[in-house]
Amino acid sequence: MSEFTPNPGQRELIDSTEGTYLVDAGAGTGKTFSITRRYAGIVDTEGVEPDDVLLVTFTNNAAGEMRERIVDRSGYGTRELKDAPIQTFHSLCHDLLLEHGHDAPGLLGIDDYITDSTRLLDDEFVERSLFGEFIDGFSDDHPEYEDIFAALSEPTDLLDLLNELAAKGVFPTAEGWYRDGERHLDGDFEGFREIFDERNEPRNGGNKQSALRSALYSYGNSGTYLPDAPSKSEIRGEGKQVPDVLAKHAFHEDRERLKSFVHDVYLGYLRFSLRRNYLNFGFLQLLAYVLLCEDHALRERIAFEYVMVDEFQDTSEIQFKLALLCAGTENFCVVGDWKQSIYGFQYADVENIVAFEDRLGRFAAELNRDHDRVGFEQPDVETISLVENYRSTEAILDLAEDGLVAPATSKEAVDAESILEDVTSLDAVSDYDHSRIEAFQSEDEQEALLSRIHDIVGDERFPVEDEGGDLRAPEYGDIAVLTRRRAFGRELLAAATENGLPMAYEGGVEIYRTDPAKLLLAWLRVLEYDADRGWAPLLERVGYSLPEIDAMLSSGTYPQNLVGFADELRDRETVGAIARHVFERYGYDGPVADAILHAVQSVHDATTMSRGDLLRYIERGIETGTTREVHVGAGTDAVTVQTIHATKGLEHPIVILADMNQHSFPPSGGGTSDITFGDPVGLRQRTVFDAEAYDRPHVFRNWRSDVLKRTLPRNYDEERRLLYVAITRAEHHVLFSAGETPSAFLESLPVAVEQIDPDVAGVSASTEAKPTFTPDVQGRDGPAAETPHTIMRDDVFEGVDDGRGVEFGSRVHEFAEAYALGEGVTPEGSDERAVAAFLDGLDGELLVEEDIHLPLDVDGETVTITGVVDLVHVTDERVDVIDYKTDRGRHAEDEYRKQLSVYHHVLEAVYPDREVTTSIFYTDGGERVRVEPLSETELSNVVSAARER
DNA sequence: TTGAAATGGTTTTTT
DNA sequence: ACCATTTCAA
Repeated sequence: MSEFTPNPGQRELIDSTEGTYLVDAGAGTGKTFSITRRYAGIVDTEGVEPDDVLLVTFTNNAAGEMRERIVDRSGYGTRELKDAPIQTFHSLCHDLLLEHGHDAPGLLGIDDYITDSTRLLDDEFVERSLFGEFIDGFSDDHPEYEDIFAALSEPTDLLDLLNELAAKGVFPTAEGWYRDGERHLDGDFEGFREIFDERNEPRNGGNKQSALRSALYSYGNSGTYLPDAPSKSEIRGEGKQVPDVLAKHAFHEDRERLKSFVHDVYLGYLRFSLRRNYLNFGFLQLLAYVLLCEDHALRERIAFEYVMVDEFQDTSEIQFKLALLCAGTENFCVVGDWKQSIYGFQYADVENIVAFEDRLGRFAAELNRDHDRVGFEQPDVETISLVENYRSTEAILDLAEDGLVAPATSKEAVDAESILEDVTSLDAVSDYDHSRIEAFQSEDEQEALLSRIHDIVGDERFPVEDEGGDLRAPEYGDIAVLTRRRAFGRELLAAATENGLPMAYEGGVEIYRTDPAKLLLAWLRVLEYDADRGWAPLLERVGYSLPEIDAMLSSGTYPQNLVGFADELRDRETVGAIARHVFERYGYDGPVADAILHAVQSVHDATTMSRGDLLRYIERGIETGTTREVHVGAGTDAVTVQTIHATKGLEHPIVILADMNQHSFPPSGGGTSDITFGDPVGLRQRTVFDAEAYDRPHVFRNWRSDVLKRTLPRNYDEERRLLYVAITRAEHHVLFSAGETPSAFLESLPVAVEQIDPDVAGVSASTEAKPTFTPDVQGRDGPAAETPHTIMRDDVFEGVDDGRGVEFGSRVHEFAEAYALGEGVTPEGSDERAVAAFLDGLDGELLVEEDIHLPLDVDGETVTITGVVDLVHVTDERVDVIDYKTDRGRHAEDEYRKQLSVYHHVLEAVYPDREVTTSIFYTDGGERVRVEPLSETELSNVVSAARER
């Protein structure tokens, strides 16, 4: 191992202490080892103290680890290094402000101070509600901005905008903008022009219209512009290109009012947070930056002789500049790997490392413009590359490079050559040549994945290394499943648990959608409103039958022990105490309950929320799926499931990159906020409010923003880097897994995709003896009403229109389920009201979403077909399947008929004495088509045919 | 090759 | 609501 003898690259980094260095330290090249050695070497030099050396890391954990390893290597002990500046940017800023920055707000013209009691607000959700409080007050105090607020769908999104501005070094002052901040807001027309021209080049040698013209085909499709907006034909012009003047017309726009709005919100929020005695992470850096810029004496006092920044690819623009302000000499060394820059959404700017030399000179010159602030101007930059990889085999390293140039869509043209030009290829130190690189695909990806893991464990063909360096067959603990999205990992964990496969997940959990949260919500409702919605689930939990519950709800008399418990709760002063008491009663003491307690208490402490506000906060948490970090303890020998982001820096003998599906890696689409900021177009408003247009007030889209957005091509570079990071985690083997539609990434990698047992039409390997239908969650009784046919009745259709047809979209579908389950959702909009009214009108029982199994004789063999029922309505006489479908057209019909038939035969078997109605409608070319179930024989034939394929 | 409509999704996480 | 990509038809 490299742990003891540095290789030549590492040696160079360790020894090159004087001067400016850019260190290209790829995955697994022993970076931490080298940095700690270098640091040790510097502080062991005569005349240099730890206080002279700034070592910046990305996380506190990393700082701790560095410190420990330095203690091992240098002449300094733990105690002597305790206060050494080995820390993150945030903690550096925090220390600076608390020690020297009490007057820092004044430097921006803000009449407030940082005090010893100013706390760092590190909880995103708490901050969001505080920001909401600020925005409410701000909009009341600024009626002149009413029109801008009217055009914002979610005013608290402005917080994201402010954070982005802060990360890019754009700050407000009492008078205007700090230093050259305003230039950023105005954007850079020349830069834009270049992108525009490139996007507007005709393709295929002039035969085909430009990408820009094609993209503008949908101009105006999803909204209305003010009457003075150019028409689509004016925008697109004739021929292969969009008119040249469009660049100018779209870019130039009077944005003074928007800028002053953002300025006032920004400054107002800074004042608000100082008044409330807190700073967020962004403001911490902002004020420290201003302090270092303006307080020349302080800056010169703290100036470090040596500055080292680790994980430089993860730094933001403001952090680069902060590092410069801390540098007293040109001994400035940054270490990182641009190929592993995957934190763009956290404002990491990969250009910091890719264009290091250029930015270094530019930023230093800008800072030195009116005063000597940075200890150098344009130093020679030496590049040191660490090329020996101690983790992976050559085959894996090669594969990772393929990932770096993989097209993200089937059409994307990747300039592989120019990307690879910047790649320093790594050399595998390992002599092993046994790597298995495989891919598999199945309609039931989770099932295939679990069975593949099951097979790999103990399989000698997947050798891994034990501690003594010998090869052995893999165990569960050698395998890591990496995913792009948390949700997939969580679902996989659930499936693994069900199948008894040991797996551990660490990451975000939607805490408000868990049982403890729902129970707490029910009790809060009882306390706050004495509502049926609160009592019903509590009574059900105790075990009362639906008719009994009904009787209690209508009479308003409840069991004495519950009423008594409600009184006990009422005596508790804080919501935290209430929650604790509820969880104690029900024996919830796991990590999820802890996370809820912590979340509830912190929001309550930090804001002026009442108990009722908090109740609504939890309701909103359910709706939006708010997640919190929850540690789900791992067994000793378990498969690890993580997101790729969470796994950065780690390594695993076997990596399975799962959920390699078109829709999740890379994800498509994504929301945009109403006010945006970005290079090179600056600050833009996407929607505008006009009180005069037509005859009533209305929100319009800003046509210029639409054109600008379509001009800027979507960039998938960071997604490719994510792929790179995932692959380079692997030591010995890499597998990919996909569901029905594999990602273009997977298609382009040099791996054959194996089809795993086509589990077509939900045919599972298991065989069940009887038709089963096992709803485990029951809905509630509603008032008696006419017995409905199905929810697809005409009168319900009337009110239901999601804009894409007359049937329910997925959102209405979700709402219906949540509503039927009594999850406390309130119907909003005509669709949801129609569904709610419909469900309210049902008598009998409502059963919600569960698996359904139908054993069927196919080719002389009994196979079980599974389906998922959405809502089933059961009365004494009849059973209706209530189903929602949004798909239309030819393809839909077969699929529907198949599913429908499963419901039909199962329900007939389960309810032999009742009439079963299962019919689904879909719309084809405006015609409503009714689908009837197949007979068992027909169904059997369909399944047989599907299996053959 | 283009226009038009259909389709199916809706991240990631540290300070 | 929004959006990128795919699919279909001309």
